Amino acid sequence: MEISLVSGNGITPIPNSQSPLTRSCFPFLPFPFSATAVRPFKNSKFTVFATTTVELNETRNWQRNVPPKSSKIVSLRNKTRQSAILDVQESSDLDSALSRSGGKLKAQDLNVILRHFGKLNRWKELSQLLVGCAKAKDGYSKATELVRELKYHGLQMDSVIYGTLLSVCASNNQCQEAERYFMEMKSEGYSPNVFHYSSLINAYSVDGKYTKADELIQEMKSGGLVLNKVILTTLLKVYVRGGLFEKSRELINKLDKLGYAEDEMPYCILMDGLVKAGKVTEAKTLFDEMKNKNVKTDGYAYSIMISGFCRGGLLQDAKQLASSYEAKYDRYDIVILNTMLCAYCRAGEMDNVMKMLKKVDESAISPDWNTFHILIRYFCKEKLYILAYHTLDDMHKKGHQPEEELCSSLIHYLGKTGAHAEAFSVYNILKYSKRTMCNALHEKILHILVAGRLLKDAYIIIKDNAGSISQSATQKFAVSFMKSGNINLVNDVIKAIHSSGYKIDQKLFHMAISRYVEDSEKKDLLLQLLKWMPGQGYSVDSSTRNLILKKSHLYGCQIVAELLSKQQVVSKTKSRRTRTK
DNA sequence: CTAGGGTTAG
Repeated sequence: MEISLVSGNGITPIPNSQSPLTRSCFPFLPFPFSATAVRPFKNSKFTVFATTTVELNETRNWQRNVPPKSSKIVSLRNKTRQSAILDVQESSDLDSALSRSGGKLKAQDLNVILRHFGKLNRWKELSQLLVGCAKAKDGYSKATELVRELKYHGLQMDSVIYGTLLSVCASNNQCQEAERYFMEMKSEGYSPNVFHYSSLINAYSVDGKYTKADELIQEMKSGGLVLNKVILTTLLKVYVRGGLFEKSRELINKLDKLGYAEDEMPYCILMDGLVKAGKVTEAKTLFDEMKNKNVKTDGYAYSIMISGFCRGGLLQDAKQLASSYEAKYDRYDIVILNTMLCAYCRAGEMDNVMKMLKKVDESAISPDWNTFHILIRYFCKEKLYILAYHTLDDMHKKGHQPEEELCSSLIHYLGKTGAHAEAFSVYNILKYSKRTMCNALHEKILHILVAGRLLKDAYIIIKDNAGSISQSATQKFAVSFMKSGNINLVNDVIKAIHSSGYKIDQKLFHMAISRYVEDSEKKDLLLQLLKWMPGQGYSVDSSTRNLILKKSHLYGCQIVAELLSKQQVVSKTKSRRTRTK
């Protein structure tokens, strides 16, 4: 199997290809992992991808250097407010930030801050979903805290602040809180407008609370408010989530009559609901109807149907629809591609998996986070662990952060199959992607490194993660290191495991000292160790002592005798202490 | 200055 490795800068020139600039999205791929027609990579026709890492970096730099909008016209006073906004937004201690800067803020600034926290939360939630970590303070609670502080500092809530707050609640699944603010707002004498209603209805959509949503609609009607496109579309979402498909259908007809259904969105909402409820046929009927009406579509409707077919095991239908999408739009969509790729992976159709990868290379799509994840999972399933590793490495170099769970299972398999260095590399990818790592993983990689005789790396793991490694794993590592680790590091290792709280036993000292006496050049290291021991309450036992005495002419009898007598004092004090206990 | 909207996979 031939594997082309990714070079350090993330750009991989293809050997022997027509143009030196061309490169594949999957530089590590192909070597024939399928017995079929896939030729080795260097002769492959895989063309390249438009976006190189360099270009990406340039884009990022460019984005960083974009000057702030209309900075010239920001007055001095506005600048004060701007910096006050930033101060509050970026503070970890809201209370002190508000005492500092709160006085300079106006009502609209508070809205800016609220929105900021709202968005922050969305982002954090998303990353949490990926990361699987639940520790981050969310924007919702920040927003709530802010409101509390504002009230404390004597600021009046207004209709717009309530509007923002309701939308933050709604987009953070805080339905009850949204209700509470809605009531509070009313009790303060503000009458809710269409914005407030739409946020609250949106909050109800999460759990499909259609009864409550209907009540709000009635309330709006009796209050003389117009049911606009946003309100009705949000209501549709409530019905769909609530499983009221008949009612949803009627609502779409109503939207259509009002001219609110000229794009695919409402159809997508219902189709998605139908597909998720297992009603693929009904969804397809709606899809066809939508197409017959010449409703504008950007491809979402296709995505929903294709994934629906895949989920229902109707791979042929999915494939057909995917090709008709491709034919109609003359392009390919990353979501559709991932969906099909995933379906082929699940079905174990390796040839089709390869075809999809070729498609990625031939079209202008970049593989995304999902593409990599799907592939890595699939390669793991097929026990192609090294290939999975190269895919993960490439994913990392392209700036995607792989999931911890995926990494840890890959580490496990790589370790099991003897790919110790690769396992360590995955561990490092995870470690340096700035996220929290499960503590058990340190011990896991330690075992793998010891098994692979990568003892120097193992030593670093011990040193960096003393707190999360068990005594038995430390023992196993220490024995291995004393046996065959770098002799110049033996004392360092002993000190490191000692300061991690591990009690070093005679067996280890014996092993270490045996190695020193075998090599007369390591005399200084031996003396250093003997000097260190009594200060930590350690002493050598008689057999080790004899070992040293046999060679003491090499070290200078005087020094050795002195050191050993100091140790005897330690050992006597210790045994006396033990006896009195 | 405040509102809604879809797809992968987990």
